[in-house]
Amino acid sequence: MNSQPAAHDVFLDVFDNAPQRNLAAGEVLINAGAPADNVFNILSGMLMVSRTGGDGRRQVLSFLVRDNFVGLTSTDAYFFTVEAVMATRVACRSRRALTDRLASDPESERTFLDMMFRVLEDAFDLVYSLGQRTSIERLAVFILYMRHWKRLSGDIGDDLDPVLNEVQLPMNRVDIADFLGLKKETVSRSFRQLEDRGLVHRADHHHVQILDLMTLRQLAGISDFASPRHIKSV
Amino acid sequence: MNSQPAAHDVFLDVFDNAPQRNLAAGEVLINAGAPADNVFNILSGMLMVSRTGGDGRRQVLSFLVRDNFVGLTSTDAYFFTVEAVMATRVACRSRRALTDRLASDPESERTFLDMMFRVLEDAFDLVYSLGQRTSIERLAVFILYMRHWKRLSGDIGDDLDPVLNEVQLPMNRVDIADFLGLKKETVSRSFRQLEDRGLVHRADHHHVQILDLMTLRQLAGISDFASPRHIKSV
DNA sequence: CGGACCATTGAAGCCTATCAAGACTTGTGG
DNA sequence: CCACAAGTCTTGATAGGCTTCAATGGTCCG
Repeated sequence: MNSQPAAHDVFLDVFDNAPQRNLAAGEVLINAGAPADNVFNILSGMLMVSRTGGDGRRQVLSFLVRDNFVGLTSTDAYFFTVEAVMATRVACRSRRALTDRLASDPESERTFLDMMFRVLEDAFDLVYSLGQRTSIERLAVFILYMRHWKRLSGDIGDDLDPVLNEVQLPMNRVDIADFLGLKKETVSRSFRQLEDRGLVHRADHHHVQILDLMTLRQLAGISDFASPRHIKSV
Repeated sequence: MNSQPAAHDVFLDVFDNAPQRNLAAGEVLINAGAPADNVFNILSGMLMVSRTGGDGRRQVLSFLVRDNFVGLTSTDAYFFTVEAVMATRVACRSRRALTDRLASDPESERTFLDMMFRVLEDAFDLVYSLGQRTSIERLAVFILYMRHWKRLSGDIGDDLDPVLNEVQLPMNRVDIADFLGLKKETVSRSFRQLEDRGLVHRADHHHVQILDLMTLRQLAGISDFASPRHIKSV
């Protein structure tokens, strides 16, 4: 099974020859509330999309990697914050440039719509996790989620390729916790449980090795993520 | 402030003269896993979209009312179940009929895309609730959510119109619990807390009266829902 | 009027959060 | 290269919130 033809070509080429920007780890790309004038495409690195309540509680909505897309909203202001998890390079275009492109090219608009559906399905996956799964199950899903991305970004066809068992987690524990609706201490303890059960091994804070994929998937309650997804947006 | 021009006209007219179907309370419209051949538009009543895990845990993804839209996915099979919460009437069209319509009419496609963004933002609202809010806060948000819909469906301009304080909850406690990521007993107890604090009054199982809107909103952490939303889809 | 279903309430237990301390990693400067 | 300092992660003890289990009460419908 090989990866689907890159939807890349169909509308992401608005970003060809676009101005680029380099972000350092922790640097903010989009502030919630700012006018939604620009859209971005990730060339390398990782971005984190989050929403923070008036009292400071923060929910991470998604982590985005290469070829993913950020910035569109239905309103004129961003309702989320986007910051770099690690050193990241993005391409920048005005919102108008993208909407004009979509308006003038029906095929690209359809592709874009397809992408939106996959993003929505991802959001519902997260809803299911937060509403129904326990802390250790959420972490298992998260690790498999990261593994899945590695597979896509590396264009690795074989689902069981051993290199996929070396998973990188560039974000810190608080970021993971805020994504999974937990506290950092609970994330640590859940990692420990996964280790004690022999499912994973923590090489260091940012590298996890999957030791028992089958059981991990069983715990997560998923065989694998639905379909290859190269592109994502918020 | 009056309601925005009904997006209705722009693409929902695919459902004009479409065959209709009446659903009794509890009747299933879409089974998860079935081929995604049809799309539906709600004419009256209320539908509930949910996803159930292999072990039986169920997460309600959304409740849908009049003029909302159900059935599109990025894959060829529905990944959710849709059933009627109360007696409901829907209009039915083939998936093709809708996609053809969108393909042939750029304006309708753009409107559709806008709707998708609002749906996605709603999904992120739910993510925030499930990840960060306590049980009583989630219930407060939910009640305000239902109030908001009443306002939209009744085309009530004044945000403080007293009739809006009589909120109907057609679904049962388990449905609410599965939507909010709680158990039915916790929903009951949270209702009680809201009553004890003098924020709401339970007339019966399906009717709630808001007594202190300002404090309820403060508890929910929202002034109001972002923008008028007539249409929604899954 | 009786039965079934749904909702509420109570008591006890479990999971996650909170508070607090210690270990490790990373980066800096001597 | 080592020592130190800052930040992050982990671990432990305790507390709190939600769930589970169980029983009562209420409502709708036959």
